[in-house]
Amino acid sequence: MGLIKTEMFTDNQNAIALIAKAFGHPARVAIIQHLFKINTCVCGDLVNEIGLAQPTISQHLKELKALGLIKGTVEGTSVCYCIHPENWKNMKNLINTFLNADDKNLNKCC
Amino acid sequence: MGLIKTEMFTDNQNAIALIAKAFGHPARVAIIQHLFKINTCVCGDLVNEIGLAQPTISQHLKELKALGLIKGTVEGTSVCYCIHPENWKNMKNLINTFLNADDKNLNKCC
DNA sequence: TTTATTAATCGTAACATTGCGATAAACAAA
DNA sequence: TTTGTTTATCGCAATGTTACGATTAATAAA
Repeated sequence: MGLIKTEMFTDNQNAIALIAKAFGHPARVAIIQHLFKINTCVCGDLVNEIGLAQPTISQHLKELKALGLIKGTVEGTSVCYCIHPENWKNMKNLINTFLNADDKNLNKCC
Repeated sequence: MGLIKTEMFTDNQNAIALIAKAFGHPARVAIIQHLFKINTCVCGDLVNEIGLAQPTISQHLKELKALGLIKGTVEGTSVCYCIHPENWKNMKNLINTFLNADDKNLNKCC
């Protein structure tokens, strides 16, 4: 086997899992954190910033882009990446709703 | 290759990635959601609730337990699972800090 | 003790992810 | 056009994940 049975779960559950998976690798966490720190677009220097090879970084960027969390604009020979504001906000809502489903009754437990 | 280069990243980045990975599968999302919905412990019926085989559910529970997000107490022949309140709160703080690193300057972008 | 019930573990096949060298593609500058 | 610079894609080896049948372990009930 080894393949996730997506059809058994709700769209909500699958969506949350997809987002979480994107954050499930420290390199992608580092990329996002750097994009926030730099405060504007990053043109190129992500490979120097994070210690992985250029094809590896490119692959991680591709995944984040495919999910819509970041966007890249071509700027000459280099590409500028930054957070996609609206999509990031929507993603945050989705995750927050999931994480805060408790609040009232977290201690009614064994 | 195929192995994550954990030593290249900060403890914070690795911790976030580990948590995210736990939520990176719809079955584990479903388990957590069901634990919240039921509002108390779940004794046994997780296998019926979610459509996967018993060993598969057991494996997912083990992962969530290893991270400290849930706890299980033996109750006769069955085991009762519920969210681990303190650890869940700490986890939420970690994730929220990561997700809200923006807020001011999300639109200063290309 | 024997039998049932429930959950964990083992073993393994199918599939996915990670990382990077090699290469290609796209563009700017000379 | 040629050369340099930067990013994307290909291909593949190493490792990780997922799912489940078979089995074991633990406890309860008969």
